[in-house]
Amino acid sequence: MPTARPQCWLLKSEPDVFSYADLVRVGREPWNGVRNYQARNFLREMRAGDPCLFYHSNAKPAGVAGVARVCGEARPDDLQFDPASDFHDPRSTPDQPRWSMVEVEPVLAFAALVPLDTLRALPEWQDSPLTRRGSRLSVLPVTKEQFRAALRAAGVEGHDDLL
DNA sequence: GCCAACGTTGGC
DNA sequence: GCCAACGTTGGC
Repeated sequence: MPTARPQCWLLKSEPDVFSYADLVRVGREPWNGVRNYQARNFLREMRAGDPCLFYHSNAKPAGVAGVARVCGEARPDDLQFDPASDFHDPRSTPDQPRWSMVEVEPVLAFAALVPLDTLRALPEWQDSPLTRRGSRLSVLPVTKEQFRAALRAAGVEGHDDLL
């Protein structure tokens, strides 16, 4: 059965490295450097228009900073072929790329970060890799209910068009 | 800065 | 195929 569209996602980024404000500044960003198979498989399931919660990890506090959107389907992550890159993977060849990326663009900056603690307190977020202790998954699917609950916690109204 | 939890690597 | 060692993530 095909996945219902749009599928919602959550993307983690360390704001010291790349924040939601950075995404707004650049307008569009390749989500490259993902080197985890589970996360990669989720990237490959993404389709243009899928909404993403943009999550600041390794931050004080950690939390969701805004909403982004997937620009198009996954394609090979260029960095895997670049020997000078930290994300170089000598096992990858252009014929047999191992890693994928999508591009994302900003949609909506939250007026204030929705902290992880706030999400943890929401019933919709009780069962998620994000709130599960020890989970390090950096790209994960989010239910529509979780997405809506996050928007509500951010005080955002009238954005059902995203879903 | 600490450290628990996790994924990956590599020896056997 | 097992599993110990290691490196990384990410909350605190």
